[in-house]
Amino acid sequence: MDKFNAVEAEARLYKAWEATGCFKAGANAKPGAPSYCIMIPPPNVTGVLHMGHAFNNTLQDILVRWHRMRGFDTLWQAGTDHAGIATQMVVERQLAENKQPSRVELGREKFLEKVWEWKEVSGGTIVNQLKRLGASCDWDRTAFTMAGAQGDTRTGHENSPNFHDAVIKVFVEMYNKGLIHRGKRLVNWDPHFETAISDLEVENIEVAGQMWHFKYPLAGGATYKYIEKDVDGVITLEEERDYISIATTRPETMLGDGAVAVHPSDERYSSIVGMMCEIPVGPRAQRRLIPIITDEYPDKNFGSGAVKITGAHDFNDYQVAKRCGIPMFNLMDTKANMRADGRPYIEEAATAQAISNGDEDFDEAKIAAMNLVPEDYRGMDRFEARAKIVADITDEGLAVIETIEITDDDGTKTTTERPMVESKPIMQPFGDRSKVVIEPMLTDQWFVDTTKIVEPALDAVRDGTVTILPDSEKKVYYHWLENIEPWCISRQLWWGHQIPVWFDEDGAQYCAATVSEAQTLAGSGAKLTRDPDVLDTWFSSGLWPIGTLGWTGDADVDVQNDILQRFMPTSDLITGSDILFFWVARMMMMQLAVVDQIPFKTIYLHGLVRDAKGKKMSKSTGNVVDPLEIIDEFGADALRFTNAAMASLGGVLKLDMQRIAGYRNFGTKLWNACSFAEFNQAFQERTNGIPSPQLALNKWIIGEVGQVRVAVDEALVAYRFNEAASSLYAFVWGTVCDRYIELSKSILKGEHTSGDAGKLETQTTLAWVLEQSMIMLHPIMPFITEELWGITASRDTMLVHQDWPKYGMELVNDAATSEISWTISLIDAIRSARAQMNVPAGSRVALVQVQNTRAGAAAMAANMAQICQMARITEVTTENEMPKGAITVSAPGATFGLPLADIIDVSAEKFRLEKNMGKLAKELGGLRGRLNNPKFAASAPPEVLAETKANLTAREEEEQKISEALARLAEIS
RNA sequence: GGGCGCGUAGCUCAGCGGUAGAGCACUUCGUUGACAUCGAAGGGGUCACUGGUUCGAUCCCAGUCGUGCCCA
Repeated sequence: MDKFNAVEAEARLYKAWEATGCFKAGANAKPGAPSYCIMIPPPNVTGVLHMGHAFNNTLQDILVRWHRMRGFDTLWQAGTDHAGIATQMVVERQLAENKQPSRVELGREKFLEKVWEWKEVSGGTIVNQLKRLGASCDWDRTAFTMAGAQGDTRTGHENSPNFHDAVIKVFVEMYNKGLIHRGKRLVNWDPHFETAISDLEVENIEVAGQMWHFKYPLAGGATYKYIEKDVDGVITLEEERDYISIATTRPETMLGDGAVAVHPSDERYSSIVGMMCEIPVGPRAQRRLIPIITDEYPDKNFGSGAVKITGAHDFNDYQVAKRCGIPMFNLMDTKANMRADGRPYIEEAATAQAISNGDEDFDEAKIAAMNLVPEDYRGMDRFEARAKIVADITDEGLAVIETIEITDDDGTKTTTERPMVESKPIMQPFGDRSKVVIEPMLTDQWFVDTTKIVEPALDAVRDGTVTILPDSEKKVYYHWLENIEPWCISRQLWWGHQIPVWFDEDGAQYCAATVSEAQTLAGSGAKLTRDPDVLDTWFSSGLWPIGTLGWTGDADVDVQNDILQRFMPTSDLITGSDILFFWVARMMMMQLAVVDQIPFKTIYLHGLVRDAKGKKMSKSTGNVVDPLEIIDEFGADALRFTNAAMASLGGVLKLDMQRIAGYRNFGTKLWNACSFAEFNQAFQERTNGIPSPQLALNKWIIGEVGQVRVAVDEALVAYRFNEAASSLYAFVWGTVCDRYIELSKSILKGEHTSGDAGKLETQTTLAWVLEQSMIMLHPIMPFITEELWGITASRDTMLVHQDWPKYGMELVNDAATSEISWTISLIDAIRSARAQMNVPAGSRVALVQVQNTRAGAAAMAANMAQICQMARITEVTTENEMPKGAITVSAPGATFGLPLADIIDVSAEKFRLEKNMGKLAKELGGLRGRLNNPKFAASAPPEVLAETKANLTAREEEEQKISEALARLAEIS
C-alpha cells in the first residue's frame, strides 16, 4: 500500500461523494426513518473560512454523517447570509480600488447591480472552502438570505427558496399584528456607515478619557452657600457660589443640554433646585438658560454630583429627559459632524429659550428640526468641536480651576492654578465593523416589540422543549430575554431587504408586500414613497429555518412542501455562544411568532477558537491560524479530529499545532495498520457480518469493538465529541495496534499452535476490526477512512453510506477477556522487568514458571507464541522453587522468574523491588486504614467494601512476593 | 459594579464522592517482517488556598486568592 496522499485523495473523494449525490436530503435514509436536520449557521457571503467556521462545521458534519450512516432521513441545509454592512463595505472598497464611481455616485439601483455582480464572482468562496473541510451539506439546496430580491441573478444559490418573499411576508404580518412600529428613539448610530446599528453590534471598550469640569452660572447672578461635608458630617468646604459645577466627558454635547439634574437627596444643591442656569458656551447674548431639576439618576459621589442632561446624545440622559419632559436637541448630522442646517443660531436659540421658559409649546418634530449649534461650530467634526468648546470655555474663565502645588528641582514649592481635567478610563462605544465611536442619535427607526413575542421563546427552553447545551448558557439566555429591549431592525443601507412600507404625502404608513397593494391601501390618488431603509440582516437570518425550507406563509402551499414538512422543526443547531442573542434567540422568537413552531430541538453552543495559549486570534496580534493552511499541511482529517478532541462541553478551545500533528500521526497509524492487514491478506478473507472465531484473542477484540461502539454512540448522543474522539483514538492505537495486532503476528506468521485455522479466523477478524474502525471513525475522519474503505476491498457502497453498527456489550466474552488481559499483564511485567534490569532488547531469555493458577496456565499455553515473541522469551520451564539469582516477575495469581544471574545487577534489582514496595506500602496504608475504620464498614456500600477487601488481598499477595524476592536477593549478595 | 466560568503532571486538557488519567513535552533503550508521522520502558501531581459536610472530598457546600469571558 502506498502512503496516503491527503491532498490528492481529499479532492478526489469529495468529488466522488458529490457526484453520486451522497449528501442530498434523504440520501441513505432507511424507509420510514425519522428525520434529522441541521441548519448551517449561514456564513457571511463575504466570508472566508476561519478556525471558528472550521470547528463549528466539523461538529455539524460529525453529527450529520453519523445520522446519515445510521439511516436517518438527513438534511444538512447549506447557505449564506447577505450580510448587509459587510457586503456593502466590500463592494464599496472594491469600487474605490478600481477607481470606479462611488456608491453615492452610482445611485441605489446601479450600486445594487454591482453587489449582485460581486456576489456572482466572489460569493461562493466560503462554500468551496467548507468543501475542503469535508462538510457534507446538501449543496444543491444552497440558500441565500437575499434570494428572490430585486436584481437577483440566481448564481450560486440557483435552487434557494425565495427568501426575500418570506422576509417581506413576515414583516407585513408582524406589522399588521402590531409587533412592528416606527418611532423616534435614541439608537446607536454608526457615523462611518451612516446607519443605525443594534446594541449588540456595539463593542464597549475602555479607553483613556478626560473629564472636564465647567461652571454653569446661575441665572440673574443668583448665589447660594455651597457646603461639602465628609462622612462624619464635618464641614470640609463652605463657599459662596454663583454657579453649579458640572463634570462631563463630552463637552461638545453641551450645546444640546436640556437641563441640569441633581439627586433629590443632595443637600449641596437643594437650595437651587428649580432655578435656571446658563450653558456656558456659544455667543454670550444668546446663551440658553436651562432648569436645575432633580432625578434619581445622578450619583452624588460622582464628579460634582450634578449632571447635564443631553437627551439626544446619551442613553442615560435620554431616560431622564423622557421622564422629566426635557427637550432633546440633536446636534449632529449623519456623519456625526456638528449640524450645519437650519435657521441661524440666534433664531434657534431664541425659540429654544421660549420653550425652556414654557412660553412656547414644542413637539418632537419641531425640536428635531432645530439646530442649536452656533455658527462658530457648525460643520465641525465632533472631536474638533469638543476641543474648541473646551478652549472657549477655559478662555472665558468658566472652567473649574484647581490649585496644585509644584515642587521645583531645587525644592522650592509654588502653587499654580489650572483647569480641572481628570484623566480617567471611560467606556466608549465602537461599531463592531466600522471601529469608529458610536454616537447615540435620535432618529426615526423601525422596531420589533420584542416583549410581545419573547414569552414563547422563554417557555420553550424553560419547559425543556428546547435544550440548550452546555446548561450554563441557559441562564444567559433567560437573563437576556427576560430583560429584552425593543429590537431596532431598520438600517440606513442599500444592500438588504427594503422595508415594505410606503408613506403618503401626509406621512401616513401603508405596509404591504408590493407597491400596488400599498397603493390599494392608500387609495389611487395617494402619492406614495417607499421607506428607503433596509432590514437588519439578523431579521432575515432570524427566519433561516423556515426560509431555507421554502416556507411561503400560504398554508395550502406549505402543506404540500415535502421538505418543509419533513425537516421543520429541525434537530440540532450548532453555533458559537457569541451569537446566542444575535441569532439563536431571535430565531426562537421569530419561528414561534410566525409559524408557532420551535426552530430546533437542541442548541449546542461553543466558544471562540483561540490560539495555543488561549489568546483570541486576531490580525493585529498576528496569531491567526488559517484552517486551509492546516488542511494543506496536515490534511482535513487531522484538523477535524483535533476539533472533535477539543470539543468538550463548555470547554475552552485552544488550538495547538502539536496536537494537530499528533492526530495526523493517528491517521497514519490507522493507515499503517490497514497496510499490515493487507500485507497479511486479511481483507481477502473478509466476511460480511460479525466473525465467530475460536481463539480468545479474536473473541476478545470483537468484544472490544462492541464496547467502543457503545462508548462512541453514548458520547455522540450526549454531544461529547471529545469523548467519542478519545475513545476511538485509544481503541485504534492502544487496543488494536499496540495489543491486538502485536498479539496476532505470530498467528499470522504460522508460528501459533492454532495453525491455518487460527490464521484464517485471525485474518477475518482483523479485517472486520479495521473495517469497524473505519466506519466508526468516518464521521470524524471521513477522507482517510473512505480511502481505506475503497482500496482494501471492492464494496457495494462508499463508506459514507455504510450502515452504522448496532452491536454492543453482547460481543464481550468474559473468558476471552480474562485470558487476554492475563497474557498482556504477563508480557508487560516481563518487559518492564527486562527494561529496568537493562536486559538488551534484542536478547532472548528463558522464563521460569514457579507458581500459577489453572486459568493462568491455560492462558499461557494458549498464547505461548505471543508471549515468547512479545516478551522475547526463548522457552518456559516450570520449577517448584525460584532459581537462585532469578528476578521475580508477577502476573495475576502467578509468579515467574527470569534467570538472569549472569546479567543481573543486584543493586539495580534491589532498587527496582524496593521502589515497587514503596508504592505498595502507600496503597496498603490507604486500604488498611479504610478497612480498619469501623465506620467505613458500617456506611460504605457493600460493593465498595468487597472491592476494597479484594484489592487489599491482591496487594498483600504482591507484597509477599516482593519481600520473598528481596530475601533471595539478600542470599546472593 | 452585576452575571457566568475556570484554577488537576512542564504544556494543553479530560475526570467530578471510593484515594488521579490522556495527548504532547521530558529521560533511557530500540532499524525485532505495518508504522521512526514508530516501538518498549520510565520519571513527573499535598487535584489553587482555608474551613465545613461525609466513614471517605480533586469531586459537594462556604469563604479567600488568582484568572478568563459577557453585560453595565
